[in-house]
Amino acid sequence: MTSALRLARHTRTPDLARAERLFHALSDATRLSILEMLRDGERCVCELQDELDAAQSRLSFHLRVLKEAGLVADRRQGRWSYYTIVPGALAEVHDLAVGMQPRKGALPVRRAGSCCG
Amino acid sequence: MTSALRLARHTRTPDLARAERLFHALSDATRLSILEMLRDGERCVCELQDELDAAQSRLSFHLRVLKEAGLVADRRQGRWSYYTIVPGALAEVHDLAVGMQPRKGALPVRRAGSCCG
DNA sequence: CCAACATATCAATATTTCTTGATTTTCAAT
DNA sequence: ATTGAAAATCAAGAAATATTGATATGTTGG
Repeated sequence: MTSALRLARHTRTPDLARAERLFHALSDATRLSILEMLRDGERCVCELQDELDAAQSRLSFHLRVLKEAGLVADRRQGRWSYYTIVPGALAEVHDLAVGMQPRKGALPVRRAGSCCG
Repeated sequence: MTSALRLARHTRTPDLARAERLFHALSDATRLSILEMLRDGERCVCELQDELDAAQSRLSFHLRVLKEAGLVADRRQGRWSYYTIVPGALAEVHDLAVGMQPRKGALPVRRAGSCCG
């Protein structure tokens, strides 16, 4: 299981972009609330609307952000769209957090001497 | 070890705000690059400046975002400011990701019947 | 076919975040 | 004291995101 940031060594920009997108999708209260609701299983937009008391187009907007980040998936059934969490995307977030920890052997504090020329 | 989102049950807004702030701080390429550099140990602003080829005030701005999110700490020594990763904050991110996974017992797919009245 | 509904999309505006260049502050060396 | 370096802060503009209301698309039931 290769850490997301190890892989980034070769293909730098793509992974940075992926991390940016995931974290951005998670950086909003409405979207976090949506995810929290989805933890109990799939929900249609109208249910989210009711419970979160948010305008329909607003939810649609946020659901799209989540979907484009791969954090949720949707399933259309009749007139309803059901959204669910994509657990793998959260696992990615998890791995990113782990992969950002200081490397083993990193000195916590700089020994003497200046840094700049 | 109580999950960040369990705690959110009582003190809802605070934790949501915390998660928002952490994720927002991580949702930018410059800031992710800074963190990547800091994985090897502490760095002063001028080193980051050189390596990331970013204007000084730009770095200062992003470092402040990271610092206010608690992701980095700084230490002033003479004219230099040294920044380091705060591992605990990354652990929080990690815990948040885990705490967002679907609950055990959540139905992946809705059984028959409509959702809305 | 028609009416009502669920959701997506769009256009306009508001809000937030980022960038840049200038100024300020602090410190060290002379 | 004076000078110069490192970094923070500030103000203004640019860019990205979010919100709102209106309209479009596809669906069901009559």
